[in-house]
Amino acid sequence: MESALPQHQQQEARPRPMLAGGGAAKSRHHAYSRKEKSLGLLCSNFMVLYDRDDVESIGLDEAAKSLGVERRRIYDIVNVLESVGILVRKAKNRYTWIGFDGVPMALRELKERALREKSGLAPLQTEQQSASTMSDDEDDDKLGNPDGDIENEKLSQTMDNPSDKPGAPRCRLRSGTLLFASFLFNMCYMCHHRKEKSLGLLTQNFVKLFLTMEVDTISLDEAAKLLLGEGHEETNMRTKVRRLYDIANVLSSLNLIEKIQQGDTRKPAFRWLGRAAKPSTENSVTVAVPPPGKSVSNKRAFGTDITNTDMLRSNLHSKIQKKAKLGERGDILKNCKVAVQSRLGQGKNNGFVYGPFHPAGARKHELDGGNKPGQRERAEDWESLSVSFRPQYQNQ
DNA sequence: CTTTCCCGCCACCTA
DNA sequence: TAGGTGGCGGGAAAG
Repeated sequence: MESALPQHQQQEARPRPMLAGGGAAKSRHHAYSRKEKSLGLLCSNFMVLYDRDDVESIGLDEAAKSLGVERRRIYDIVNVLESVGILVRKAKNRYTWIGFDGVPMALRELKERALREKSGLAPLQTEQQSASTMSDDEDDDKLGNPDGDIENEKLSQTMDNPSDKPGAPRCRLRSGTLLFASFLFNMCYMCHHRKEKSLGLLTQNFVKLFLTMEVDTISLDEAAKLLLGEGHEETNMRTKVRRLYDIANVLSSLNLIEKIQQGDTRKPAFRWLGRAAKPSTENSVTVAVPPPGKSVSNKRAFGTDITNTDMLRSNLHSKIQKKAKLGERGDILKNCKVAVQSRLGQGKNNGFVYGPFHPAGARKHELDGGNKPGQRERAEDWESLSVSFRPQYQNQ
């Protein structure tokens, strides 16, 4: 009955007032504001706190405490950061800091994997398009697993597709006991890997969309559809979209994507900001292909002038290698990918209007002192982010 | 009203 | 089993 506290209990045991809106805290009696608690802002603060050369390992508890948030939120941030190569899980409660230097490589890998999945791979289930059943199963590649190939395969067929009653949680595998059992079996068996089931995986798949589509703009709505499959319950979609919002917010704060308004219609969408992932040699961080003519100005590239931390770079490789094993696949992605193209193709035609979006709330920005709309508004790289921000939590 | 998305319960996983 | 993780969706702020 007591059921926990109501939604927003302003402050309760907050040790520190966290930094509220980088400089926009002019109001004295600030009522509760979601912006100050956004994942985007939190992510920015996180980066400011840890993006320095002497950081090597991060403890979730310290992070939570320093940032003045509950652990739960740190998991959210960390999961997407890991998906983009900024962090690597080292142990329980512990992450190894890689930094932005790890991003290019991570993206390259994601792209390669995405392309591979897209082209190769058998088309799993026949054409039963309707519900494509979730995906969480993942047979996990893990290449090289000798005995691993049990007969699992896609437990896709599970629930048929229904058109009967809405409300049943479809997508959940649970019809054939045998199937279910074998699924669990090899799930536990050959999956020593991370349990990332969603946020992390979703992030990767979301990013893959950008890396493989020719267009670099997509709305969360479309993304959800693509990543989920065609027909879905309203509920699933809604949940997926919620997650995508979370992801998009942190990705935005990293400047990997940007929110924009789709052309004539005011439909919000996200645009990929870093054309990357070209297979170059090791050292150079990828980068940046000039935008095709259609895109507008502001675009940046990483790698161009990222801080070159050599020291880090050295270890970086070994660290990254360790984590290089991630293995998952988003088969759905390849199926749907095609769909999106057509959809997107017709959806938007010419220029979009990008508007300022500060997902991170008060990201920071004033730094460049007066960015005019229509011109290069965004700074160029993440670096600016750290420079401009001034963490207030000096909890060292 | 719709869109965005924070909060935190509690199932699940691991040590 | 305890504690770390993190799906998931209610429901409120923001638009």
